[in-house]
Amino acid sequence: MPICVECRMLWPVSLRERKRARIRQTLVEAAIELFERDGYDETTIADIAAAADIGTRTFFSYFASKEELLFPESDARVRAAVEAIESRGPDDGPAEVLLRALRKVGEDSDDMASRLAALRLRLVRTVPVVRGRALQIQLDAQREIARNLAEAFPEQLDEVSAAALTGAFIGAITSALQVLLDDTDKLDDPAAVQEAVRRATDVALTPWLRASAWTVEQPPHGTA
Amino acid sequence: MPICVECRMLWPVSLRERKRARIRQTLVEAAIELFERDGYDETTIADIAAAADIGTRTFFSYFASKEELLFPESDARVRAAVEAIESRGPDDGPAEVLLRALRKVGEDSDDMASRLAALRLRLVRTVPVVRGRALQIQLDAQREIARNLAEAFPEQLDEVSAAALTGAFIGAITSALQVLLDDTDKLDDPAAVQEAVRRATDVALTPWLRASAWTVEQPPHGTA
DNA sequence: TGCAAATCCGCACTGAGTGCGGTTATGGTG
DNA sequence: CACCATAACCGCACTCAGTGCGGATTTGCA
Repeated sequence: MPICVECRMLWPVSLRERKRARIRQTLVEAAIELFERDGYDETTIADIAAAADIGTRTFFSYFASKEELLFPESDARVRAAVEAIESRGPDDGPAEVLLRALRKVGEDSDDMASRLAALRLRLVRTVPVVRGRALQIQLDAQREIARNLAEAFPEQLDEVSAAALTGAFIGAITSALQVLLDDTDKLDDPAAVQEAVRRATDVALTPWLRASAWTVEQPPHGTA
Repeated sequence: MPICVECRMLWPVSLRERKRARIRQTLVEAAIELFERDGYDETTIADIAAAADIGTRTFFSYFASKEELLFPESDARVRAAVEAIESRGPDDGPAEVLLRALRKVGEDSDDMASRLAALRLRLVRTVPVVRGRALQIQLDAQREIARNLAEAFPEQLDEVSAAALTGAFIGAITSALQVLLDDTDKLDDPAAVQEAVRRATDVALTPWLRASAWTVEQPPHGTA
């Protein structure tokens, strides 16, 4: 085993692990700094490694590529979503649980995380390779969430319909969000982004909420 | 202008354009051959260029990267989808039009196209960079389709809800399809793939079809 | 026929990423 | 504390992707 791939210890105990986690963090922060100052393409891995005081070769034992630096906490977010699914209330349906899980994904843990999130939002729109990686990660997360959703509702959802439901939710939200964040360049205004996320979620969910309300009441109007 | 980026002439008229289209085609075929024989990662761009009798440098004036070879007709498919939207019947709603447009996207034009489609299906699952590119292309297509859908239904859909609707459809279908094609390795059986696409579409569409049936009749049951 | 533009492509370069192997640091054990 | 197995570090050399430059060649058109 050549160095733990993601260093996933919650509390790194040994000196080795603490040191490792610290260097990892330093790398991310150095990268953010350099990306913001010089631009993504203009920053080389050698630059980042030098800024974090490690050898260029060693960089690759922390992150497989430059993009990876932008998604250091991605699987922690997936884990949070999965936990949200597992801790569902007794009366919740699949749609409610899924929605709450997705809200978890968007939460930033600290200042550095939201600074990173803002930077990432810009880079996803401008750097193809970053966008590709983001989509990839989203798809993986989607799968994991769908799998757990199917487990949480064994009578109502099989694997396939859980995947379809999850794909529809996330697809609708991200797709709407993309349009909303395309209109103006409010990427630097966290409140505006937050508002766009809310609106995207609302728009995306309207048909589903109606569908889940079916057994309860007839909706008042019929336009889409 | 350094060579037309995608060589988008429908009928290349001049000798220059015909030659160009022919070389482009040759490159794709050579690449398919080599990918199937030696594997994707094992095939270098230099190999492909040599097999097509052009210089390595020249390759990059036909395709920006190795992945691009696997998606040579991607925007022709988008165009077909857009045309399907534009030629909608007078009684069709957004969901019906969108569905028919998406069916267009899956159609292969000739034998080489479906051979490529099969290869691509396998590579998308095994080579990260190919998957990333596929996702990227899908997202772009999604945008274009959503834009045209909004134009086709100006009273019923704004930009945002058109994007949400499109994202939900495509997200649900691809997500379900991914699970269906994951179970067994039926990737080499075109009929099985076709069947999986059909099932994925069915599963993904069930809630929407119910929703669009709203104004007409009450559905018989209420489970998801 | 001749000219302007498009194309081809060799060369040199940068940067990503990998394998190898020697060196150093760490954690656990006696 | 000494010792050792192992994990981590990282320099070196390498392959390959991708780009800019510039000269040679081909094509379209008048």
